[in-house]
Amino acid sequence: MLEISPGDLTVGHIAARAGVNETTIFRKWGTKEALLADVLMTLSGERLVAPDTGSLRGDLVAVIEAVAEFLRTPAGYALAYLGATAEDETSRGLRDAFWADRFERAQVIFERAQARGEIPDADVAPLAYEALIGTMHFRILARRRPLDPGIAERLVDLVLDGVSGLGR
Amino acid sequence: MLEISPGDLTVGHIAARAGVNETTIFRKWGTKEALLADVLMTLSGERLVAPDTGSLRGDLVAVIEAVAEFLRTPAGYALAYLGATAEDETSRGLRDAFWADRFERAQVIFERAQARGEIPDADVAPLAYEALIGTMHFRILARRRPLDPGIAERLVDLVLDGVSGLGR
DNA sequence: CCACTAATGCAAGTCAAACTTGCGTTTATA
DNA sequence: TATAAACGCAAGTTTGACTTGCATTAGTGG
Repeated sequence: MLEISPGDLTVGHIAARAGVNETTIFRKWGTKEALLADVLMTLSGERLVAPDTGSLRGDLVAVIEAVAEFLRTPAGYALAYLGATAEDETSRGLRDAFWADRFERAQVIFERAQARGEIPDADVAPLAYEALIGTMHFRILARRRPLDPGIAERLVDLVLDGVSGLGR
Repeated sequence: MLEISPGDLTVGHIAARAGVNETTIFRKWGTKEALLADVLMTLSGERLVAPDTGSLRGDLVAVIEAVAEFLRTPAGYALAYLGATAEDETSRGLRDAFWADRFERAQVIFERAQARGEIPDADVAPLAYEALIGTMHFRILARRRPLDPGIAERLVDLVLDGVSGLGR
């Protein structure tokens, strides 16, 4: 499943693979974590989008599916792993900014849904989005299990309709 | 919030605090991760229980609240952190066994609810439980934010009734 | 009380990986 | 073409996981 293991993320390896000297990396970023944070923030910023499909379910499935796809890649896994382990100031700042941005985008989706009359209140957005994203992060970080193909849809349905709603 | 930082978890510190020599620890557990896994598995095993309150919501709130309380302690945070970072074989085995046990207990809760006629199908148990637990782990691991007091109830309500159900 | 064994303390050392420093060389750019 | 910034290279520092050899202590059966 995971083509990359955290233990492989040494600055030496990264430098070698980049065809560059280790010293250069430290001069440019200062710490290993700052480098990873920088690279991965850029990466994830390019990938994840928030489309307007016309329905809350459609929007959420699109976003969550995109996140799931990203988390299945080595870079995506590394980003999640980094978020959970980076301790330095730079990483902390990037992490906060990153999540602030994500939750803002999620809020927009829910507010559109409220405007359409799909949901009574967009205030659930933070918790709902956190449940969607958090479950997937938990799956790969804490449980170390792969994200199965249907997880995005199943999660969205769960969060939208609830346990009792699913069997109807 | 966090009274313990992962950087403080050196074997030297642990040994000193235990009033024991570092060598002794390595002789007994072999690796740092094996020690932590052992200690924390014991710890968490003692704490988390699955009561029978008579309703699915009651059961879930009790369990999730207990988990939330545990995750708010340094040991609980360390357990979550360890689960996400430990790489050795021993830790992997303990981790798998740990989650298998938790998901089994969750399954029981949902099956009781199905037997009572509260839900049509207990098959949602794994995903529902994962959403509940995963959201909290995500909160403290990836976002590094505290678990607010009402989170257990709010999460359970979300997972039981869904986004649209909450506003009713 | 004695002998034997297993656990512990202690000192020294290995090893890996992050990070630093000094210096010479390349590269870019005005 | 001159000059400053960026890079390569070699050497070294530091820290923390983990090992080893040896002496000492503690527990246990006779």
